[in-house]
Amino acid sequence: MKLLKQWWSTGGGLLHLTMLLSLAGLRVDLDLYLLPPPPPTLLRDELLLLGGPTRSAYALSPFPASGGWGRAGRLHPKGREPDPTASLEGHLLREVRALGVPFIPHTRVDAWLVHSVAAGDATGAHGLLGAAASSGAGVDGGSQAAPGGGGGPRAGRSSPLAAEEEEKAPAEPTAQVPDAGGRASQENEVLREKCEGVDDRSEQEKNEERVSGQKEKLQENNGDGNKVADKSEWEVEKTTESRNERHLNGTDISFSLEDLFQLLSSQPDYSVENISEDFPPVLGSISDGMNSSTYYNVNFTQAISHDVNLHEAMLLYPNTTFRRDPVARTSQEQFLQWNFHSNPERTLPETNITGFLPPVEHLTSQDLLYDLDANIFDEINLLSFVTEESFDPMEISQLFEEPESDSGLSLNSSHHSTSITKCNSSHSVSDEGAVGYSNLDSLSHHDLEGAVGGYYPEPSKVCHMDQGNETGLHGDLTFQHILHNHTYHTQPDEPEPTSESFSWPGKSQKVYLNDTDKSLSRDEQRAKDLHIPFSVDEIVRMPVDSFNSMLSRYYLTDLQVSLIRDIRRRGKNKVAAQNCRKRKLDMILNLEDDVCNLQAKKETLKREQAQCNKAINIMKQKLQDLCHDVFSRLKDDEGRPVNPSQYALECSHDGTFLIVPKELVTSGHKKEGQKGKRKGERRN
DNA sequence: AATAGGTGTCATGAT
DNA sequence: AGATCATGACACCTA
Repeated sequence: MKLLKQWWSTGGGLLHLTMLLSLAGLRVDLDLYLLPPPPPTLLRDELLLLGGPTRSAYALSPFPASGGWGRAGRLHPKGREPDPTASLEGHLLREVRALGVPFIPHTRVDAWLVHSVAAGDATGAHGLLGAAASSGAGVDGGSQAAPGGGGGPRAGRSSPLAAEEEEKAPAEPTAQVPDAGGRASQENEVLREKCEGVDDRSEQEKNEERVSGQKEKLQENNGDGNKVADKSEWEVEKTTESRNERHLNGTDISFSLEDLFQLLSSQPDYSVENISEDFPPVLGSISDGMNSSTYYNVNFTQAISHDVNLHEAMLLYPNTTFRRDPVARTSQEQFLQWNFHSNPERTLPETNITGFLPPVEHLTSQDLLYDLDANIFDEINLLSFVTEESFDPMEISQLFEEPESDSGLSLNSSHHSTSITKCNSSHSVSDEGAVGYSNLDSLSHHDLEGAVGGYYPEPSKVCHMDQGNETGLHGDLTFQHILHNHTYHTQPDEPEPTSESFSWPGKSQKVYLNDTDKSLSRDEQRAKDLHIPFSVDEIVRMPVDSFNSMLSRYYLTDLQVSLIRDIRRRGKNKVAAQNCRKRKLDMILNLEDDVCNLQAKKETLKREQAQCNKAINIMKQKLQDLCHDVFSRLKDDEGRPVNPSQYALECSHDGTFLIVPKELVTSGHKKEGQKGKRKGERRN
């Protein structure tokens, strides 16, 4: 993904990228990657058209028609036995064609197979490589036979022959080869046959012949399984070179999911755990092999692994939005609706297929941060299934069967994916009630940690953006869509309100537009009526970047956008008003406390003042007594007692006492010194 | 019925 | 420029 992003941003050349990715054994929808970045609102739709519905969309779409979230449960409809002839690609092609939307879903398959190759070992991943090459020749042979307009959308290169082949593909006998590691060689042979052979036979005949050939060669390989490991690297290189040659020669290579499922079904002990365990060393050999055959020093593994998610990541966003004009829906919208109304049971194959992604170790924390958007979160989320769920090829094949429906729209939505159940249960995602931020806090974070087994960089609080989380905003709502509980869509039968029918209650408070749910606030009720795919709490607390991104990504009507903005404004103002009142109360309380404190201080000061006055009075009284005593003992020059009424005692600065006539005492301090001198003389 | 307190909302200015 | 915050004012609800 990084590689592609860089390529994208730098406007990398078509040929360059073509060569690079083809060397990596990856057939890429170049016209998808090299198209100018589509507008956000169209991105999902365009990608849907370009790459078809993705498993992620199935897995995580909360679209109500399929029962919303929590689609846990059986992997296939009750009572239905798996149809080994069913294939995802063929099924998708059928459905898409029924909708008139061209569709070639092979990019993901390629990537998947490359991963399987990378994980190849005695457990049978070699066979996947062979299958990849084999089916790729088949599919793309058709594409080459009927090329679309150059540079156009991938849909233009859709191959009817390939689709026919997918539909008519016979059932692959399951699981006769405990160790099918040697199938790569035979698959490559089939590939060569397909590439070189004249395509003058019916697709049915070719498939039968291929299957029979595979059987024979698989039986042959049973005898010398020990040679498998020795041959693996060579085969990988050989296949890679073969691909390179073909690609450079203009022969595109792709393959079908059907082959994969057939091969998977033939290996009962083929599990994700085996893949994960055996991945790193073989991966290294693959990379080495690829690097040895080219001077493009690129981390193919990473590029490929991210490539897988480019489609599904873009399609992750829960399409819970609506048609602006139900009558004037475009084919894209129809496709979109089909996609999200599809059977939720397809979530498991998505999950498990994603399990073929390289282990998380190949994603550094930096990478995760770099791509910490919904795409990665989805991948992370799905990766959790890899580590938790064992891979059952039969389940995969079962998941794609749809014996009773051609459109895929009639499947029972109550059947849920076990993987999703596990995921959701671990995240406490409830099926009822809007998930507020409190929930998101817990489950988003929890989910991420659990999903990546600790490789996910610790996000700051995801939802309390106002607490500075937004670094983690990637945490941002971008991955909220994975975990959203879009309660508003739990009632798909509810009539969609029109701008005419929707009445605004004015300023009335707590006016419930719908008597059916008194617990909803006005905005919640409005949001529900307008099918806003977010909870009010989410809308309000969502950081502005995520909010704007959401508005651009979702296909929202003007009325919905207006309502969402009003909800956000009112919600924030409500919080602000609450805070303001709280602050005001706090201020009042603080002021009251201040008043109490000041009053107490005043009383204290009053008491101190009274004590001081009392002390002063005591001192005055003592002074008077002292004066009286002194004067009673003093006599003038004539021996007469000094009249205390005419004289007064004064204490000088040096501590001496002076007998001063009272008229002099009142004369002022300016003459004090002179008085003192005279009194001193008098004393002397 | 009147009233006080609580709450949501709007308008407006500040950041 | 737009988003957000703070706050006064108003209306409504409830006890």
